[in-house]
Amino acid sequence: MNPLDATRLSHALQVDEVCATCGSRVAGMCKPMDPASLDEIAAESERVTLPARSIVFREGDNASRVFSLINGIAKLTRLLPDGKQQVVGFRFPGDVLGYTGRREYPFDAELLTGATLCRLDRPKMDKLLTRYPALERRLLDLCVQELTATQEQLVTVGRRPAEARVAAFLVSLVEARRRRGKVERLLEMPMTRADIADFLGLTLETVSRSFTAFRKRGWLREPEHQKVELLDLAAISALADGTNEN
Amino acid sequence: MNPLDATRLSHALQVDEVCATCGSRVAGMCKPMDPASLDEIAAESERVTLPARSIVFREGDNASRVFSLINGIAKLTRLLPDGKQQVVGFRFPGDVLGYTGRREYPFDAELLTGATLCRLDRPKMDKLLTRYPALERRLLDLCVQELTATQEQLVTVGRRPAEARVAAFLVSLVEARRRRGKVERLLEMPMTRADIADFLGLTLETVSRSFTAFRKRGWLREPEHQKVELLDLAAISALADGTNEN
DNA sequence: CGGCGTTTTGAGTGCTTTCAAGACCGGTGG
DNA sequence: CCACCGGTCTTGAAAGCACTCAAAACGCCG
Repeated sequence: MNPLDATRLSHALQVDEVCATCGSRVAGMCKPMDPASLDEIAAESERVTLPARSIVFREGDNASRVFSLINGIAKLTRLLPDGKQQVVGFRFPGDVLGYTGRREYPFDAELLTGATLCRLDRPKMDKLLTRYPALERRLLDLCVQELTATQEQLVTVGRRPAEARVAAFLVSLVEARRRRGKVERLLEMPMTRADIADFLGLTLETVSRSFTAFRKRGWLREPEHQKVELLDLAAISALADGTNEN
Repeated sequence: MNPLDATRLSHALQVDEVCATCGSRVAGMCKPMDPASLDEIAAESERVTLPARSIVFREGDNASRVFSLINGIAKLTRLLPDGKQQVVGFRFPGDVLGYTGRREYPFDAELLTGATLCRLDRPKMDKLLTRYPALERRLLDLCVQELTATQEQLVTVGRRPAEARVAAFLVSLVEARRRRGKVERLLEMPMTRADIADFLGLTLETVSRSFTAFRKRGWLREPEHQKVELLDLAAISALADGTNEN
């Protein structure tokens, strides 16, 4: 089976599994909705499938749509005047993209993998929020969660040495996977060293050196492209927390 | 008029001005509410006044209350295992403190100045949110705004050199003041060098050196304790953006 | 097989930190 | 009223960690 077929197959399974009505089985935006409401939401929304590296929207675009990521992984980035970029977060299945109080999106959203998304026009979204208080509450909860995660990231970037940041990133991957109820030993990691560096406020060389160091210590393996296996999560967590000796 | 009297006077004015019913004239949580609803909210909430350096709540405390800052300035901090702290944000009049999806507060909230707050029990808060959709929407908007601000801060901490971070901090002070509709030349800045350093992911010495440099360039003055006057906001903004020559 | 993007590794530089000491300021008690 | 004290701020010198620049190895895709 070549990679393309594998992708198509897993994609088909995902669609059958979660999104006939926008995701009744995932932990996404629509989690608390009953079947009847889901039907209405499904009627208002469109499902779109995009290949890896697609731009979902760009910083400064009119924020006229809201997306719910059904499957696939996205990165959110802000561009600085000097050309450097900062990754403000990665998004996983179940996460909402592009809901903002502003008229324009405050960051780019780019797919790291092929992905399926639910797309809603902003006015329709606002109507739905008014009509279904549970939906609005859910969105508020997701927003608060995201805020807490971003604050956590601020601590990581602001106060931890390079290797601890990389360790924290790996731990966050594990947690994102656990939230989605998966338990495979092999983690999907479609981000490049540069992506990770831009997330952690480091250079790609420093990230590479950290991975090399972890590998030499027997903490992890990368048996195939864009996959990691964490062999000593305890050690990695300890380094991330700064709970190591020294 | 001595400084103490000035403080008392402005404090009295603030209370008269904004909080008979929890803040009809401020840009706070209750901004979109009509007078009748405000009465009910006021009935459910208590107003408390606390001196500078009070702890409003601590990381790990049961998140049983939500606060709205009426006047005064607070800092939110997370403590790391190694004893260092990261300031995740400062809060100004109109901001909400302690609304979280978790059972426990994810950070400490400490007052930098004397302050007046609206205090609401969490169950009452939840009832109000259900009863007044406009209130819930407002909270969602505030949350999204905060999220965007925190992402902005992530860019600052992750990708900018020391002086640019300090410059960005000063710009954010100006913007916080503008949101509150004030236009005084003299900014209130009750945070110490250490607070600023913990916010920007720097050491207090580096922050001090940056202030000294700005002073020498004629960009700012500190005519009295805990006050700054920005003499060349354009230059400061340019440095913050990285829009300077070099 | 060749080309291109990603990753790795090395060497040297530099910015920020660390460590240290002194100055400043406000509050307090003699 | 003034001296003292603690906390904050400033300044200097040295060290260290991550960055920059550079080149080679790797792996994927056409």
